[in-house]
Parts: sequence; structure tokens; C-alpha cells
Amino acid sequence: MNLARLLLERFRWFDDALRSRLADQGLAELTTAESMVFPYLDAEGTRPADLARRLGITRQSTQTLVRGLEHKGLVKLVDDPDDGRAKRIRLTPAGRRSVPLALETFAELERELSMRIGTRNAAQLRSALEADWGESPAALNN
Amino acid sequence: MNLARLLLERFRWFDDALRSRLADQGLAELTTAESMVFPYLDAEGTRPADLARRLGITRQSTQTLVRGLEHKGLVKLVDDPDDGRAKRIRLTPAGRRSVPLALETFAELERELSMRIGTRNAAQLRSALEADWGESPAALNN
DNA sequence: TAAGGTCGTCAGGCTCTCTGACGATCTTCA
DNA sequence: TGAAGATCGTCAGAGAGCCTGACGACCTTA
Repeated sequence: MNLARLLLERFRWFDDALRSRLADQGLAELTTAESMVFPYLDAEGTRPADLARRLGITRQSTQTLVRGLEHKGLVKLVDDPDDGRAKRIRLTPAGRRSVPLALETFAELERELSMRIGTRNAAQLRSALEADWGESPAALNN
Repeated sequence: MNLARLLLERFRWFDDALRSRLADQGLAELTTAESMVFPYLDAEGTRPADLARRLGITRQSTQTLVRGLEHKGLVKLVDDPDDGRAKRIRLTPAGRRSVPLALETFAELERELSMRIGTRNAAQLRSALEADWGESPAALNN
């Protein structure tokens, strides 16, 4: 099987498990994108534009994302006290509880993967994924 | 970084490179899903429902996919001679030329990855991805 | 020959991301 | 100090990629 499909399928393995576990633990059903946000929200309040940069998506896309989390009661948008243009994404109490829960679930699934494919394989997987792949060799003729 | 994001990002590394290279080689711009189809089309004509199963998506989604490839002149749908319900996806001459091209590009990118992160890392990556991960441990409480 | 499965298809919906455009607000520097 | 340019959040619109539900046509099987 080609590597691209393999990567995508394994991503889905994780994503499905992640979202269903988070739901089991009482978080309102999160979408794929929403579930990925938690590690990037800091307690002091995060600026949407910062979040966008951390996630590698546009500010506009981030907006949709944040709106979703807001509807689910995990987050609220408040004005930034230091910058009249900006806002801050603040965790609600429910949201604050969710962060460690999400982080723990990430870790738990990775432990579970280790048990399934072996600690060695899992470690090598992570290490290969974290290696420096460089820029995507998209442009041949530039 | 969490493993899910890592997998997804690396997928995109591949996908971006793949699509841009295929475009460089004269294939009409393909979408992500379209570029993934080639290894699953056989020369004798493929039934859409079979393709759906191979790709792990619904027949309905496959339909959209095939229509796209048809518009791009790579494929045409003909009636199945043996089964009045069915059709067959047949490669056009242009489509037939594209198959080996796509396969070679997959392989080429993987070679290139080996050069970047090392043959050892790349081999371990593939091997970990191909290992038996089992069902996604989605359901905790079933 | 009737029942049930499978085939392609239409219709509609959701998620995720993008581009383009906008007014409001900061920052920088002539 | 004031104009120019960058950055902020936001609205609007779009396309890809998937899904479910429903349908008539056709096969298969008992």
C-alpha cells in the first residue's frame, strides 16, 4: 500500500478512537478539528490568530472552529485587554476540565498502540514521524 | 506533538508532493482522493462498487470520484456486459498512461523520503504503519 | 416466482479548509 | 505627529471529501 494512504488510515485509527473516548468521558461530541485544538489553548487565553498559526490554518478557519467550541460550552471569546483589535479564547470551567482529559487520552492511545504493535515499533514510528522531513518536495520545476 | 497530528501532517507532506508531481507530468490537476485511485483500477475495467470497497468509502462517494476522473478524461463508464445492474470503469488511453506514472511517483517519493530521514527510519516507518494495529479502539463501553 | 441482496444513482447534509474583501486598530518611521 | 502598512477579527462564498437515506433496476436463491 502506498505510504500516503497508510498515513491517512492510521490517522483515522487514532482520530476515531480519540473522539469516541472523549465523548465517553463526557465531552460534547467533538469534531476531528475540534479535538485537535486542546493542546494549543493556554490558560491565560489564546488569541485566535495565534491559534491559527499554531494549527497551521487560516484565521477564517479558526473562527469556525472556535465558534463550534463556543457552542459546546468549552470556550468563550472575550476582548483582549491589551489590544483593541484582538480577542482572547478563554476556557470555560468545562473547557478547563477537558484539557488534561484530552492530553491524557492522547497519551493513553499511544500506550495502547505500543501494546498492539510493540513498544519498539511504536517508538520507531514516532521517531520517524518526528524526524526532519524537510519541505514537501512539491515543487520540481521552480 | 500528538501522534494523530503527526500522522496527518506527514500525510499532507506526501499528498502535496504527489499531486504537484503528477501535475508536473502532465496529468490534469487531480484532487487528493483522485490521486489515490490509480492503484485500484485494473485494466479489465473495475466495477464502481468494487472500487468503493477497495477504498473503504461508500458507493455514493465513489460516484463523485469517478465523475471527476471522467471529466478529466482519464476514465469512462461503460455498461458491464455480464451484469445488467453494473457498470465498469474503464481507463481511457490517457488514463492508461497515468497508472504507471502514478505508481512510479509513489515509489519515487518514498525513495526521496529515505534520503531525507534515512533508509532505516523510512523502513521502520513503513513497517510500523503496516503492522497490525487491530480495530480502532473506539468503543470503550460496548 | 417471490424475497432479498446488490447495483448505480439522486438528493441533501456536514466538516474542514480555502480565498477575497472589509473596517478597526496597532506599529513604524519619515 | 501623522500617514503607510501590518495585523486583527469577521462576513461571504466556494470546493473537496465524506456521509445517510431513498429509489428503481437487476441478480440470486430457495
